Amino acid sequence: MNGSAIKSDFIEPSSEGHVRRQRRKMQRVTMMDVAKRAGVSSSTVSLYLRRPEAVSPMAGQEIAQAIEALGYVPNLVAGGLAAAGSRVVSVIVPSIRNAFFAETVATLQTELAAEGLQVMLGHSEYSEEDEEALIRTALAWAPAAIVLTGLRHSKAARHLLASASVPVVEMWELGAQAPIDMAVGFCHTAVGATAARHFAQQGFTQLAFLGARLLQDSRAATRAEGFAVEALRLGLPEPQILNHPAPATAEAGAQLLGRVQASLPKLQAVACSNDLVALGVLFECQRRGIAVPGDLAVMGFGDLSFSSTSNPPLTTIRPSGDLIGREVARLIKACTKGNRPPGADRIVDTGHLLVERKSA
Amino acid sequence: MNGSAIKSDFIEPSSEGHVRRQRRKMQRVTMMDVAKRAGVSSSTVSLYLRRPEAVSPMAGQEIAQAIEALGYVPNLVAGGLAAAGSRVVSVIVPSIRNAFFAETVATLQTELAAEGLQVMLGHSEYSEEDEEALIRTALAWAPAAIVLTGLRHSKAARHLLASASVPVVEMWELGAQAPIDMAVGFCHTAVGATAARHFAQQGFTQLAFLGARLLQDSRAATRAEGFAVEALRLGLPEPQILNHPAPATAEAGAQLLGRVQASLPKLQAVACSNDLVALGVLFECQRRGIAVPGDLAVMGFGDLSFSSTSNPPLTTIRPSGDLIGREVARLIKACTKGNRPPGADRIVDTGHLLVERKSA
DNA sequence: GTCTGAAATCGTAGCGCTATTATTTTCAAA
DNA sequence: TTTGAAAATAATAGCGCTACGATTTCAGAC
Repeated sequence: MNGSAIKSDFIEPSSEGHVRRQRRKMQRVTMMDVAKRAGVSSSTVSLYLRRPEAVSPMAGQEIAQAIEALGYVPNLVAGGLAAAGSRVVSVIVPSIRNAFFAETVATLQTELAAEGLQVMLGHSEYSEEDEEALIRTALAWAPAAIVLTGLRHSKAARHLLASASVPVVEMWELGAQAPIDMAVGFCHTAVGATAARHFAQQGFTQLAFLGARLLQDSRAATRAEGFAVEALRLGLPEPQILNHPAPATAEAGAQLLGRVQASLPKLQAVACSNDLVALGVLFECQRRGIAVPGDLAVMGFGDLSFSSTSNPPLTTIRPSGDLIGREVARLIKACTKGNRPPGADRIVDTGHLLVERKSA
Repeated sequence: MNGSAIKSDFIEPSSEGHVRRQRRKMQRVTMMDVAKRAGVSSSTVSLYLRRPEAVSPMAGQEIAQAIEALGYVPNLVAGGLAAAGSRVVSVIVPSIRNAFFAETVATLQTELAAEGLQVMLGHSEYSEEDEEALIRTALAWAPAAIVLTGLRHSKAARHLLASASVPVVEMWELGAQAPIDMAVGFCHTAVGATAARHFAQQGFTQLAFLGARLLQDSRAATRAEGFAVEALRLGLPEPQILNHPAPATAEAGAQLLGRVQASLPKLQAVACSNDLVALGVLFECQRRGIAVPGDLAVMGFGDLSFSSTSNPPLTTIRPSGDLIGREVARLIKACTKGNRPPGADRIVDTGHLLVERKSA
């Protein structure tokens, strides 16, 4: 069309025939726009955003006004690239449907948000393979830290994490295995043992452990094992461990009680892998006219919100999911501020607490 | 200092005295490293990663091998900047501790992960102000979409969202108000009405609604209102609405039953804002020797996992949190693929379902 | 007046990748 | 062979920001 007409005032120096590239740019307001309007350079705007006290009050005010007027929202993607690291914390849990992890994630998110850190969430559905894929994606965001659940991960995942120099926190489990980097949690074997001892102290000898998804949920399996081992150590007959293949729900608990009643008529006490399972047991006992704790003592794990109100109120073990969240946040905040905790402080044992109520 | 001494073999064209800047670069493996090792240009690697079928099988194999050997993880931050948009979906819920939202977020996350989209999570704790701050941060990530809970947001938030050209999905609520962009959910007024009609059909006249945090949780408040309005419309006496200031738990339900029993001795039926509250009511009824549904009919909301197993099994209304998650994901996927649904399809009503069991 | 140092501000070079255009290679048809 | 189009690959210019060093400003000391 206008092949011959060339805009006269446009001289292209050292031209090699390059055409001005037309790139679909974001139509968003940039830092440069703010700078222009405030009558300063973009460096000053950037500085103001990161350390307002380093900019003169007058310039600061101009900039603040420009930001407000233009509705400027900084582009953290660009910032992350320039600063070689984003303000994202990747959190990978087995399932957010699980009230334990929901509690931890909620606390963690609140704590981290105060420091300007974002939580990116992933759930592995108890699959090591899925977890590895999630870790890979997480790493692609150059996160400030990665939070994983438990100490068991695929070999490739460990390798990936080790070679990336990112703070890693493993939570909700402490044990024989050394963490990749840092860990916040408690020993599940000890939890099982606490339950066993509590039953033993009350003179019960016929025990069972009712679990759900024990094959997938290695932490629940560890509690079951700790329970059985401690019972044996105390000279009791070996407790039977029952497993329900579906997720830990009240429904699973009710069914498990049915099964255990059929196979062990002399049963005196059951430890459950989860308060929801224990709740199901309580319901089923009511239906069958089994008195709790008279005929059967029932113990849960988790101290969920309903456990203090049930009939009878549930004796359970509290893992303090919120405390774990808080401690994980503390470690991450220390790392992002440059003072990585020394050796021993990189492992935090949040312990567990036996909450004695009426069911056992 | 070194004004006169110039390194002889270094000729700086059009020098203005610039010194070579030393910048702490990320020590991570870049696409360039992969390209070098595979003997191709970085463009080809980029192309291979996005459209493998566009590069020759031989080159593809070389690249794949190099990626494997070097343990290359693409930098999505850089990619997001270059492509002017990240593969992040920001999801903001009032509380992840709430089983409803946990269910939705979990489903959403699974669905979106299949498309290579990441979920970034935020929770507003039922505060419009916090939500606004979260939206601001979310926008800073140039997200592929933003998911909010409910239709009520601060004015500034609406403005922010409207001026950013990002797909926005509001979920868990449908009503008179038009959504900002898209919406997936159901009408809470209708839920309340369904509960009222169910009670009316059974001949109950003395009704009450037991809610928690009604001042913060506008959706629960809407259900309560819908319940009361429908009861009046059916010619029943106005139901009393009781509110508990703490979060919706079984404990709150138990306390509310105490209060309502004291003030309304002739009470026949209660609708609860949440299954957990209803569970607490059930527990308290057992303790007080109130037969359910004989002396008092109890209805919940949510159809949580324990509701089918309780004593008696809980009659409740199922909102289908997973369906909401699935539909939200569908809308977002359509948007990222460039085919934004037309007008009417941008609002999806997932409805609600009365689940009749034994408690009412 | 000049000098000095601290405070404030600015200019520039990337961060690692993608989009776009440019170039080379391939290969069937002429 | 030559040729032309299609396929494959390469070169280049940013994306919007931050880090770093350079430059300017402005008191107070001499």
